[in-house]
Amino acid sequence: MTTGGATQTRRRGRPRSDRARRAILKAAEELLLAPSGDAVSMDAVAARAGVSKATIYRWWRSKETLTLDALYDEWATASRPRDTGSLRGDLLSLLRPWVELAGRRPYGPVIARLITEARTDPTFAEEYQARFVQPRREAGRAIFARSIERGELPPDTDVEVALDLLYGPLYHRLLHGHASFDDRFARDVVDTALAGILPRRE
Amino acid sequence: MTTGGATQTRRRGRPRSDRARRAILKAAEELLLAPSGDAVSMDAVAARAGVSKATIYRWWRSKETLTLDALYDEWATASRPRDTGSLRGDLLSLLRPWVELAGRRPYGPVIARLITEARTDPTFAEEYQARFVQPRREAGRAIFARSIERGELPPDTDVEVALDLLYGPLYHRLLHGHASFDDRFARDVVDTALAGILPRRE
Amino acid sequence: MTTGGATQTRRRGRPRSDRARRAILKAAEELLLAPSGDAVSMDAVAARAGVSKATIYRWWRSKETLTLDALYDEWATASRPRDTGSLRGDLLSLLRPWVELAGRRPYGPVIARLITEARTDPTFAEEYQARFVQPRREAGRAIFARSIERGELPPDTDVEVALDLLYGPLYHRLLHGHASFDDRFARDVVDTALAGILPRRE
Amino acid sequence: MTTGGATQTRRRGRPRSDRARRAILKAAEELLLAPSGDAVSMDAVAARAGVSKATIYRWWRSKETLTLDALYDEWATASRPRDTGSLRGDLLSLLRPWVELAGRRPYGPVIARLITEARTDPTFAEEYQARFVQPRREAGRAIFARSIERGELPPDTDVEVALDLLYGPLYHRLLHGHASFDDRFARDVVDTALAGILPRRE
DNA sequence: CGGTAATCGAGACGGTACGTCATGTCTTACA
DNA sequence: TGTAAGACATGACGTACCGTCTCGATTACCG
Repeated sequence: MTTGGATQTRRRGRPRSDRARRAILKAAEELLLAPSGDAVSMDAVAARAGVSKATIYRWWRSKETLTLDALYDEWATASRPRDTGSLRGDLLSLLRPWVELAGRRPYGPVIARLITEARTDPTFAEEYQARFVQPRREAGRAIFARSIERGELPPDTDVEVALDLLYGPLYHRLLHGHASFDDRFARDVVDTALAGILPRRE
Repeated sequence: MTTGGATQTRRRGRPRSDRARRAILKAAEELLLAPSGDAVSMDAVAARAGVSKATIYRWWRSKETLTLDALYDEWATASRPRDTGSLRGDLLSLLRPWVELAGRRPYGPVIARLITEARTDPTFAEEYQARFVQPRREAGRAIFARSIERGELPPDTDVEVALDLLYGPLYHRLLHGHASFDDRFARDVVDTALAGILPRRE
Repeated sequence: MTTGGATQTRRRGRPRSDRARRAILKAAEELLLAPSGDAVSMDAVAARAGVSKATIYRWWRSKETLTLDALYDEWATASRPRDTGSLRGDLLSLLRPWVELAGRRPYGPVIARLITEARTDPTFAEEYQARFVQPRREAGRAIFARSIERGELPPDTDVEVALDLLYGPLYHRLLHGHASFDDRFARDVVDTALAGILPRRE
Repeated sequence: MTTGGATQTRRRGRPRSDRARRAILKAAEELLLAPSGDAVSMDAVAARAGVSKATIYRWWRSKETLTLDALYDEWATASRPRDTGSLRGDLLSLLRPWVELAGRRPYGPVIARLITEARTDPTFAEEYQARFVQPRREAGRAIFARSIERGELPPDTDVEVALDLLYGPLYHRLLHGHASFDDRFARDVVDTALAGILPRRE
């Protein structure tokens, strides 16, 4: 992991400056989401953080890895989904906070950049998946598993397709920006995906 | 328009070299989809096309605009959807050729790059939408309109959400590459979106 | 010669447009001596003359050749030296009009450019010499020859050195611009150089 | 100053690579005086020096400024004039080494290029004057001052004109190349000019 | 308390691509 | 055939980032 976690055995030498680490992440995040929208440059991040480029590259392999961390700082706070007892409730508790978070600021371009890089560099792709995609997808899988256990869904439900039917539309609007990306849309997606577009025959 | 359309009244000077235009588009397309995946460089396109950079910049404002045209050359051939008489049939005839085309080569990274640029440069966003997104979306709208006319769907159906429920999952896999992007998935998406994830009560 | 002289035998086809020729020379001359001082570009000359670049290149091999002609248009008017009966008078009648002409406008940079080109391209060097240097030098030689014939100067006078002693200082100030380039300087040069060239009376 | 002088107080960051600096100057000088005579290109200098273009532009504002330094590297070695006790001796000790140096290689076109640039860009003109013109001219002024002090020359001698009478012919041949530029010519110029400058014995 | 070692700031470096510009050639349609 | 329009290949320009590097200065620990 880039950011480093527990300080395993206490290393020799000067310890890492946490002030620098935080300044870098803050600067990166501010530049990423700047209204101007122009791409972040490492020189700019270094300058704004009052830090040397070498320090950044000591802890982050690339601009994209830094972007990942800068974003993750905020996104990790997305609330964990609750067990509401129903599939619909669980999914709403999974997706609505995520949509609220993703819509709060212009994340679209940033995510697009991350995806671009992920499709170019397989190593980065792994990090991206591990941090941004799989955790939420795994949470979704757990929800569907509970629903199947409850007998709400048949055991042969194709969960992967179901997840794409939920996350796909959300990412679609987040990235393309062709229509509103809000709580209402999140609810519409959940409801329509669960019930289907065609009306039920009574 | 960059590609130029009908030759209105025959201009005065030396006419545009169609040989150069085709060579540029071909070179761009080949480099875009090169297995190496490294980004296209304008110098590389110029060199491969046996053309000067100035000539490229005379006709395309930016690398992304060129990318758009290069891709469009292939994608414009995607077959028009047929009127099959049923919503499901129409949608399948809309989406399956598109999936077949998009999956034939590694378009994911390319599309990701276009989206990134679109979210950065509003002028480019318009071109991208007009060429790649709206035409297919419009075709989808026509399909839903026919279906409503036939009484298959209620008139208050939210078509925009429905379209996102169809295109969203497809783009999701195309861009993220987390699962297979194929004809089977296209059919699953259509069927599940139309019928819903939850089982019908009989 | 580039400009062409008498139309020998009446050529076939459309005759050369004299209007275009004059417009080109005028445009070139105006741009060359523009206060901005930025270099002339052939596109700019063509645009200002309302002429196509091809037309320029049909009649002038290069930008420098055109510059030569554009300048020559003005400089050819420099009055012929008169036979005043004395070496000093002859030289003053040779150099003072030339200095007056060369100082009237910012010719320094232009001449510098011509010299640069002449030292690079031997073909151009010949044209430059033939048009700008040798005629005046030849006039100088004639003056010295008359002076020797009159017995004013000994027959073994090194005329080439003498000419450089006269033209050298003038070109020096014209090109370097480190001190005033005016009629007074011309007279000073003639008087001082002459004092050294003329034999001492014993 | 671009070349840098004494290392004042030891700067913070990575120190300038002297290896790169020398390689750049050497490459520039080699290309400037290449027999081919084709103009130097910054790309060529960078390639030959094994250096990036950015590094060149970090230290030199323009191609001409670099040329100045590259040339100066060699020309700064021109011997200081000695006090020989006579005006003639002093001037010969000033001019002959300069002529020897300037004639050793094809400097004509290079100097012409510098002059052209100096007459276009006033900022560069100052640098050019300060480095190439004024030092030698100042040395000349000192020589004349000593001569006046000795009573060899009258106090109202126009030193500036005298200097132009000496340097003018030399530059004239150096730039125009119309006649031999050698030690003999230097002596001829000094002798002829001096005869005009020195007062007549009555 | 002095040595060892990893960190930090500053910033220069080689490299790659950018998008622009000027040169001189060329290919049309029109005169 | 000459000309206006203007596209073309060539190649240099100067700039912007990238990620690496080399300094001197700092800050811990460990002996």
